[in-house]
Amino acid sequence: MTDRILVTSALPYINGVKHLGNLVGSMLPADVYSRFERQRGNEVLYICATDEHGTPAELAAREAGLEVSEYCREQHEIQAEIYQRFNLSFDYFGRSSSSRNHELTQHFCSQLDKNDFIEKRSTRQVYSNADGRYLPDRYIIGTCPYCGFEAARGDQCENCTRVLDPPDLLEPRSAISGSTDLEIRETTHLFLLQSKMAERLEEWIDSRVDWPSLVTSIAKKWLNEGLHDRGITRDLKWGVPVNRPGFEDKVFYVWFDAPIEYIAATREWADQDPDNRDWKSWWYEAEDVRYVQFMAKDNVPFHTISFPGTLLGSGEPWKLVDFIKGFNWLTYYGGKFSTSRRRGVFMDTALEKYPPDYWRYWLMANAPESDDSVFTFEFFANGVNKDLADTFGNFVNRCWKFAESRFSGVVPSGGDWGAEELELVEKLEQRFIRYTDLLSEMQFRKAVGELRAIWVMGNEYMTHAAPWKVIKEDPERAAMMVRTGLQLIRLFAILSWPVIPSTSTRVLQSLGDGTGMPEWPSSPISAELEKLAPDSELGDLGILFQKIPPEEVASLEQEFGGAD
RNA sequence: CGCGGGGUGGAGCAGUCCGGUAGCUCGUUGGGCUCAUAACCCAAAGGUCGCAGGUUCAAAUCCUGCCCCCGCAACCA
Repeated sequence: MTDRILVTSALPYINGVKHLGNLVGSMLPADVYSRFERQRGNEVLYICATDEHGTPAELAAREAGLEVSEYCREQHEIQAEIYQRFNLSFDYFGRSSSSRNHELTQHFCSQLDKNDFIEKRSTRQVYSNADGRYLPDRYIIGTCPYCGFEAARGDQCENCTRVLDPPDLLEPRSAISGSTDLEIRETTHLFLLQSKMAERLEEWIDSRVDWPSLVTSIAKKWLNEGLHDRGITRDLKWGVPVNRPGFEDKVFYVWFDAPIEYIAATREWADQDPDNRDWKSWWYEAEDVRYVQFMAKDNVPFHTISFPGTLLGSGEPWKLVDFIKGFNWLTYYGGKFSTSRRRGVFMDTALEKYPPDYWRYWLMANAPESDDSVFTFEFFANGVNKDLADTFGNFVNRCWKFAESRFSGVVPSGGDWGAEELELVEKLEQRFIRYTDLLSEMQFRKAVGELRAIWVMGNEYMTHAAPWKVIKEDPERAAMMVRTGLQLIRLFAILSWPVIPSTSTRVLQSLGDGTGMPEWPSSPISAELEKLAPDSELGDLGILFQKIPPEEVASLEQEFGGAD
């Protein structure tokens, strides 16, 4: 029986190449999970897209001297290419600016309106004459009336943490141009009446008993504080147009249309092959689908409150999320990764330094699941060196080299399992079951720890079996031991595939085991240790992972400015 | 009393919901092995579980108070 599993990861914002913190909090774990479930034979649809609307995109485009549409098109290409190089296995990577998203966003607004969840309200917004645009609260800077801090933002004073309204600021100015030529204008917007949905949302959240506490506590907090009605349109040019008279110069608020792109992107995916792909079966009356979302904690409110509110309020049977996997922050030397200040390691430069598997492995082994976790080059190098190079890489290498020098580069034949092998199989079985469980529970840190423990079993076995000694008196038994080692390598590669797919594929190819996705093993695991045919030839493999020496760590810290 | 998360051997973490010999990885020390990327395997040392009270036969775990660190989570995304 195969399950249908819909996977989405939070949409990366269009504004520039993402850093390792963005990667580990959403796309990478979603990819590891998707790969694992596909290996198990389940039907997985992993959808992601760039989130392209909003003021920051417009400003970034202006800085780049491009039309917003052109800027987004370029940036989308850049991001898509990097994700491909990181081996993120999206079934479709869309764009929130797509025509499908325009249609759907407008559709949801109409449905919500039909069900009396939309209201027109007049609000007062700050308009900057010099910039020729309305300014969001945080783009207005001035002196805090409470503490005198001179660079307080319109939404909150960073110095005294007091929540502000733009009119509170003394000597307000535009954060974009610095201009003080500001005026307050009356403008009309559509509001989503979330207050009317609170009860229904709370009921729904309460029914999600198996969610991580990080996720439910954030959702509960918002509900407890009372849901506010929220403006879902903005005075901007770039975005999904609002399909109603009097709103010709307005677009939907980026946070309203972005999650709808999950559905729209699925539709775009189906558009590519309409005869064989049915987008609706994943989203509409889709009781047989299990829907899992991946995101960092800042995204949780929008996925537990706003987006479900949109879906429920439509009155139509749209698929709601079944499980949300939330992540804390990955910090860079204890501080924040920052896109605007270019602080930290970004995905493009990461790939210039090391292959994707180095990053994938370390990030998953240290995923910020229960708490924020810290990235430093020293930690990174240590994980790569000890786990990938010394434990896994070296195990592969020692078996391979021995087979080459003493068994002429083939899988040795002859000999039968003894007590040592039976004991190995029994322990392996336990770890395999636990590893499988941890992956299906999305406990990535622990799962990778278990994977590592499985690799260690290979070295343990080899050291105790010691075929280099046994070969002197009993060549048949030594042959069996080396063959067992090679069988372990094959199994390890299959189990490692969700986390380090390139290395895994490279190993399997050298064993003549094809190029596709390796099927997940089933119990009993002993059968997996007889898959390699005796006398089959071993390909060239070489060293799997290069170690990162201490001098290199020092120069990376210098180059990237670790300590500052 | 803004809110959330966290404080466990030198470092990074698990264990806390459902009290009962404090567990893992790295690092350190000693031993083994020499097939292997000076790699691997085995063993040892190292902790009054942020502080102070309380409940209990028994508290890292439950209750009360306090201290410290990180983040900001609705009109930024």
